Amino acid sequence: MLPHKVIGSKLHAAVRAVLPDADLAPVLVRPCPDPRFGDYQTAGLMGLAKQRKLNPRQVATDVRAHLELSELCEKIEIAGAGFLNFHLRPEAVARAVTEALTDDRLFLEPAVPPRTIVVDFSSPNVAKPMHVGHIRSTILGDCLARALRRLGHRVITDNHLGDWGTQFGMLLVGWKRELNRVALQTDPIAEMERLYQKTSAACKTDAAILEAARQELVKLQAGDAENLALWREMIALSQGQFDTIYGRLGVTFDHTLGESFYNPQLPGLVAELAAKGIARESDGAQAIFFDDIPSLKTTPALVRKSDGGFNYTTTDLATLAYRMATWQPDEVIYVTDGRQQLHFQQLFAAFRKWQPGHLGLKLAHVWFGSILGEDGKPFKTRSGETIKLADLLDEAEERALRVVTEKNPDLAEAARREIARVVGIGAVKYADLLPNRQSDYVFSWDKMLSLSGNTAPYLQYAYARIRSIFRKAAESAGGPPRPVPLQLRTAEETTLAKHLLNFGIVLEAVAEEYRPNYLCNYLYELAGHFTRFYEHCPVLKAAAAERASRLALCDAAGRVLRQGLEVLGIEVLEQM
RNA sequence: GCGCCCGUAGCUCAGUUGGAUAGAGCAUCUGCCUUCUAAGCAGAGGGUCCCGCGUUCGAAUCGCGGCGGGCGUACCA
Repeated sequence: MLPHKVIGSKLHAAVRAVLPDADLAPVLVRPCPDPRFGDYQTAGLMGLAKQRKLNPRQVATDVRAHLELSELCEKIEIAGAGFLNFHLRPEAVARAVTEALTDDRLFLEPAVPPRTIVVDFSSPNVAKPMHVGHIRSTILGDCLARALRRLGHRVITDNHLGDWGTQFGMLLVGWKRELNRVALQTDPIAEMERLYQKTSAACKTDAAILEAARQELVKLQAGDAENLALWREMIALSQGQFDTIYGRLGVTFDHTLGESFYNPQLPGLVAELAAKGIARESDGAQAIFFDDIPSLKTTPALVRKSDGGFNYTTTDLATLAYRMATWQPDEVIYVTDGRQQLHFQQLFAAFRKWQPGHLGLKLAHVWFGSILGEDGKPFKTRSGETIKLADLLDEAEERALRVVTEKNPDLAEAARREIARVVGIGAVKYADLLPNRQSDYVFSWDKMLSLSGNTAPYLQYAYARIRSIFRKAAESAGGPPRPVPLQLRTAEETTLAKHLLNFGIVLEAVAEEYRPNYLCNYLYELAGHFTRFYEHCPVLKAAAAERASRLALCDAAGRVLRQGLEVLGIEVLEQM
């Protein structure tokens, strides 16, 4: 068991002995904010003392008297207003690292019990290019799914494509009147986008075109064979684009059930809501009112428009019901931008009214801020167009290739291109995951690709240096490294080893709060601790026992770096 | 009008149940490559955490009131 887990369980037992009726939930063991205080601390005893009007330092003293941790800790201090600070024995740290290397758990303990979690993210629109607006949902959602999986949960990812809606009326008009077959073969998305934009513009000035679009839409919705076939072709062409982009990003989905999948259920769903008195007629539409929820009182949700069409609340309700019936999840996570907060409040409230039985179900809207240009306005190209994701990834790789070529001109071109791919894509992802997700962030090519500071390449570089040591170790007379008990002789080794112990704590926090930036910062610190160790502690030139110990430490650091980056969806390289 | 979010170093941003002397990157300045990859390391300077009041042993964090900005607010998603 990991040291902080042992400390936690013994601490709880000690608190129970001192204050039998105390709530143990706030008595948490956390890494100390400053190593001078110790390795782990709890601030929770002060809260307990406060509730009971006891002297907090006295409570800490009493609790400490019930703690038997001499194997793990060299001392347990009472500090400040009533902190309990735990100082690990170096042997205990060394033992924990060695143990972590002998199995695959690697400083993690699997979640008990594992939960079933649906993650809904990315959700691009058919017949349109994926653009920067999709990047955060895609990268963040993929990362959260990876983190939850790594912790042992059963994760189901579902890409809720925008494959239905009024835009298809215009697309069908454009397709039938002006389709350029050659252009469609060369770049289907660009051609469909052109058709849409041209027809959309024409609709604004020409009532006949607008009417034509309306009629094509009605035909499609009525199941007209020709329009359905064209619509399916548009989806297939779009899916090709999605596959290409997801392939480049290393993002996968278990299911791709777009909005259209739920169409057949919508009329019955609205009828049921109306029959149960959950929805009622209002200005010709069917609306759900939330009179019992103060924050939603003035904002009803429409489930059917006055023209008979359905809204995304309707589709999302059907989608959620399907997910509950199909997978019985404990939790459903939606990763979208913050502007949809009201929608998800309404959706969750409406679903609880409609299907009140799912008591343990957790519904989470994991929202994120906007990507801004350097002028502080929504991120666009100079000419004011949205930036296509494919172009963005191309440019990232091109810029990375220039840097690789400059740093490492002797490598073969194929090798440089592969490094540039991993570095470029990694840089884009890391730039998106590093800021607090709720902040708007300013997109900067230079910063993202500067390849210095707190960036993906810094982490990848640290990993490549570790791998380089192992290549050299295999060549040298010492032979291949074997796991050995660690000897932590220097401050750099001890700091690095202690940092490794906290990988699981950080991953749990990422999953708990849906914040990958915690992991980014942890890995950045890890890379820093490793690099300082690397600068100060020779590995291959050390004497036999120390060499073996340091190799084992490198191995542990490398594995945590690789697995941590894997959770972020970022690849590593053997050589940079 | 109402609701949500934001305001922290010159710039861009972190800041885990309220917790100890508020951190990082960039930029600026000073050192370090005959030694496992210098895409690196060591060090320096830089703060009215928007303002005020309050709660608390303790507030960047919680409450109230301002100021400034972003977004949302019934038939788009």
